[in-house]
Amino acid sequence: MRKDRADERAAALRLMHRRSKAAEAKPARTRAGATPRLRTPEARSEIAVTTHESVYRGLRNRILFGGFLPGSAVTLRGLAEDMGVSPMPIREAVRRLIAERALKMQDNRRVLVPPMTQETFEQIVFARKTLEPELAVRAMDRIGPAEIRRIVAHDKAVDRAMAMSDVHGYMESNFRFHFAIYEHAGADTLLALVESIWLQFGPFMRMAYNRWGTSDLEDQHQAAIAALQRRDRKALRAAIAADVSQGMSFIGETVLRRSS
Amino acid sequence: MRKDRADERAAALRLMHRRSKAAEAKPARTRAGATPRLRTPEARSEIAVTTHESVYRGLRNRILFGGFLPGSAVTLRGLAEDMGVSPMPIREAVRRLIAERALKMQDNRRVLVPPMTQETFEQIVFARKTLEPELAVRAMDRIGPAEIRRIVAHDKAVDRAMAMSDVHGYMESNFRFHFAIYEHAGADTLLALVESIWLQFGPFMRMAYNRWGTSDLEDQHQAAIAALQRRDRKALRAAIAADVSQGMSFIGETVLRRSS
DNA sequence: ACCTTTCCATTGTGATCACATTATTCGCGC
DNA sequence: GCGCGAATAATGTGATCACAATGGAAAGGT
Repeated sequence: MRKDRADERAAALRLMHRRSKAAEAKPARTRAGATPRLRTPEARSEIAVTTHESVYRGLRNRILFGGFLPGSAVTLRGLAEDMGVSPMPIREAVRRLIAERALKMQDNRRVLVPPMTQETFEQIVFARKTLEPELAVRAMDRIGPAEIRRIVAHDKAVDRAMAMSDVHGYMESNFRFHFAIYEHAGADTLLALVESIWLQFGPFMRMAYNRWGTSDLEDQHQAAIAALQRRDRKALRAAIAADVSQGMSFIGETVLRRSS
Repeated sequence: MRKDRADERAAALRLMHRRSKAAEAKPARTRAGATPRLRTPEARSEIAVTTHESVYRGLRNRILFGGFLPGSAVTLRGLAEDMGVSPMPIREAVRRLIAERALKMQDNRRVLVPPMTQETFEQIVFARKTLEPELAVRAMDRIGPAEIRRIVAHDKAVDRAMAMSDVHGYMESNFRFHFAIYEHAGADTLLALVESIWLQFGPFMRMAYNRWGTSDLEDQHQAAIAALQRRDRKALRAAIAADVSQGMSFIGETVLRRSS
């Protein structure tokens, strides 16, 4: 009941790291320290990223697209083994995600994916309905045909994933659809708030879709796309608000138990 | 032009730390590792905090109450010396503050207090006017006479600080006044968003008040207190919105140059 | 004087170890 | 079998070292 985690995961990970201190006399070791400039074999060539950064992105996506169950525990050393890096960059990535409220550290100092409560969920809905239509409207003026084409592509990917009941694919494409719009608002400060919000309901969203599948979700994205093309502010605002409302009430009703 | 920082500060810091490896044979050293459970002399007694946590709070307050200039650089080792701790907990605190957008890491990997731009400022105003009245209204039902008394006390402290042109005191009391209201909303998720926002304009706010003093600021807090006592939602919402509007437009007009 | 080049100090990052604390497991008595 | 205590494993935290990259100053050439 404890070993399973270590066992089944140990097999799947890239094992380019050496944990045991056995191999001590190795002469030509990279010899620790500094940034080895990307560890994944498929060298991303140009842009140099810190290990911490790529770990952060990995965890972030996993949270955002439902790779973690709400309430599940997370340990520094465990993640380090899973991702084939030392605990150090994990610490920084986790600290960062805790600050963004994607993870939570309890008084035990144990880290976990925060479980959802009715109150938190309600606040998330409020924040989304307040901020996201605003971001969309601000983005409208800076969205041309090229951007619309990309947005539509994400929406198509959403439909495809829904048809295949691919929950992860749905969540990823849905995220990309929304943020392909928002990112053009030129409003980094507001965007950061919304990203933090999405990180908080990602794992929870996955629970809902796991339970019911994604197929009976109406696609509210069409209205938003049409509004973008018509440059109709009011309609865009309404479309985004409706999408948020519908999606969130579906999730909320599916997973949250009556508790009042 | 470089030494001054180290020099004048080195004098003022608690020097309970030993940097040089000279004193090596010291026998009864605390011997590194783990959490020494609070280092400040004035032992906060009970609750055990990590070093990282107290460092975080220190930096946070310094940012929030205008202890840093926008655009000023910050280094891990420098802060470590200033605060008399090893670079390690600084790293975590800084990483956390970067995630909260209180600090910024540029591509250089240099850390600085982010300078303000017109665009960012406008977004901050929007977020404040959207979120803070909401928080206040949500808090109203849970605020009784005892809480009001504390809120009034903070407001009195604001007046006192203004009378004395004590900028830091004004900023601290003003912060405490607002959050003494908001914290009763029972809306941690929204509260976190607002806290991040305040962290972002703290240093900038200080610039404005440094330049003009605080005395010609009308006190909009009275209306909010009155609304709380009357339990008048609409009035409270309006009062908070007015306070934000007035304060922020004063700051904005004082510091931001016309650039369009 | 001014621009380039070389050198050195400084900075953030990662690895590794030590430690206190907390969780889990094991063994003993009943 | 079942609770309860001791022993053991696991976890986050802090310190320290090593390293690559960057910045800035000194040195050199024109």
